[in-house]
Amino acid sequence: MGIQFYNTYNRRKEEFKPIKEGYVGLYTCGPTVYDYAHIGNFRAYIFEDLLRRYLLYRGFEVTQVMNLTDIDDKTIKGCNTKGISLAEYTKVFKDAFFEDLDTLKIARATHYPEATTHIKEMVDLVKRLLDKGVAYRMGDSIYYRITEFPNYGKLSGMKLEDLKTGARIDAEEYEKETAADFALWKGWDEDDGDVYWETELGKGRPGWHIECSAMSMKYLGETFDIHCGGVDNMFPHHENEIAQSEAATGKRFVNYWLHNAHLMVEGKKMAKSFNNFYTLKDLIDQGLHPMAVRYVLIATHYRQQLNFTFDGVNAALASLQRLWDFYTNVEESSGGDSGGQIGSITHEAEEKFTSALDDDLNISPALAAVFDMVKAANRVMAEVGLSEDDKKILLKALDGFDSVLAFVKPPEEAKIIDEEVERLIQARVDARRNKNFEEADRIRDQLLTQGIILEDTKSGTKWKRKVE
RNA sequence: GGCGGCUUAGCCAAGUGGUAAGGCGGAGGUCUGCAAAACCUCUAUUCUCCGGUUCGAAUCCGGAAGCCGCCUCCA
Repeated sequence: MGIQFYNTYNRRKEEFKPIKEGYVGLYTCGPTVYDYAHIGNFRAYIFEDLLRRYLLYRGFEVTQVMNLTDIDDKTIKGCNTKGISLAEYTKVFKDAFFEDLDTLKIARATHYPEATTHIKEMVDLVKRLLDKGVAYRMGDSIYYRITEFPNYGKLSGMKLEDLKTGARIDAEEYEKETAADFALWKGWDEDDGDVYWETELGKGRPGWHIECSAMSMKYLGETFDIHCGGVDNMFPHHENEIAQSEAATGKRFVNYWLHNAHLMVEGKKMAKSFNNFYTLKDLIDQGLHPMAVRYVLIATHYRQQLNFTFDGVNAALASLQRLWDFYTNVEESSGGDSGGQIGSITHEAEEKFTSALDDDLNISPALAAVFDMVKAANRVMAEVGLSEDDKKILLKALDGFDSVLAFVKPPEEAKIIDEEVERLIQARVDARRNKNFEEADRIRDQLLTQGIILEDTKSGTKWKRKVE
């Protein structure tokens, strides 16, 4: 059996069949750049990173598109409050976003289209909807008439009649034919200040939903394979994307909809008022290791609500340390021969890893497969050692897992060491040779305070950088 | 009010009808000058609770409690 995904659209797991064999078109809802992204946002991006990396691991070619929403109520309000241009205002958060992606080792998407540079595509799409009669003009704005779309509500399981209660009523609602109709184009008003475009549709700016339809179709075609986002985007955002896209093209918009659950922090909903609202930078500044954050965010299945705790991050770091120690121990091992054991151990791990992730990215059994391999191979190393072939096989398997998880290999900075530290290590080796253990222990303690951990092994003294 | 999800060991987390993966933490042991790493042994007679179906249920059905989410621009 091939890969299966839980498709929100049909509320069940389905075998994944790409439109074009061996190729996947993937659209992932990106950030609104009005503020620094928080760890809840990054849970979504890490899930999407896992998805993309796994598809590559399974041999697919992937085009991933992630939008940058740089025009909406919040960005307009932000730049006008600060009295700077929209571009100046959003640049700060765009730059920070990409820095954060690097920190978490989230691989770059193929395209990061910005809404402000795709106004023409959006205008064209709105015109198509006007031509088809599913959009209507009201004042200077243009709305989508949802009663024209028979499947409206299919994705989110909402019924049109149920949408009335609980909905906030905005002044503009009164202008619309139906309260649930949504804006495709918003006519300029004074609060927008200098933020507007003069287009065939008039002076104003695009509505929020239209950017994802216009930009996904531009880069991926009118029908594409996978669209991801957080559960909160199911309604109304993705519902509206489907309605406007399918009404315009007459074709199915997306084949597989994947939605990730939210996270909580220390058992509570993350909110500024609970004082548990964190950006990635907040956590790194508190000394949390980025890879431990990545581990925590990836280790809970994406459709399961995740409880982010500081204890969890510490536990994750200990798990990572085990993986990293294993990786270097394999690299440095020598002079043995498993007699083929390593081959079957890695083979079994790879099989389990793949069958787990094939099943809707079931991460827990996949991680268990990696740790089972570590344990089994450690045992072989302790008992009979590894041959050069064994090492190659193991390192190849680890690199394969790392291409998906990105935290299996030790961080590069762990390899850098300065001359003074090198001198101290040598001094300690000499002290031990002379049985001067007091001096040896003193040097070891001193290095530990500098974050260097020493291990005396059969093949000599090894060091590693302490992570915390 | 409408709709949906979750509840498994000290913590995190798999398991969706056949008798509880994995990680962290903890205890003991081997190795070591002592450590570290690694290895070995142990760490849930039981899956929020109450009923039911079944030869058999963490898994299916009904009910209760608790937590969480969506219901117009929040991943």
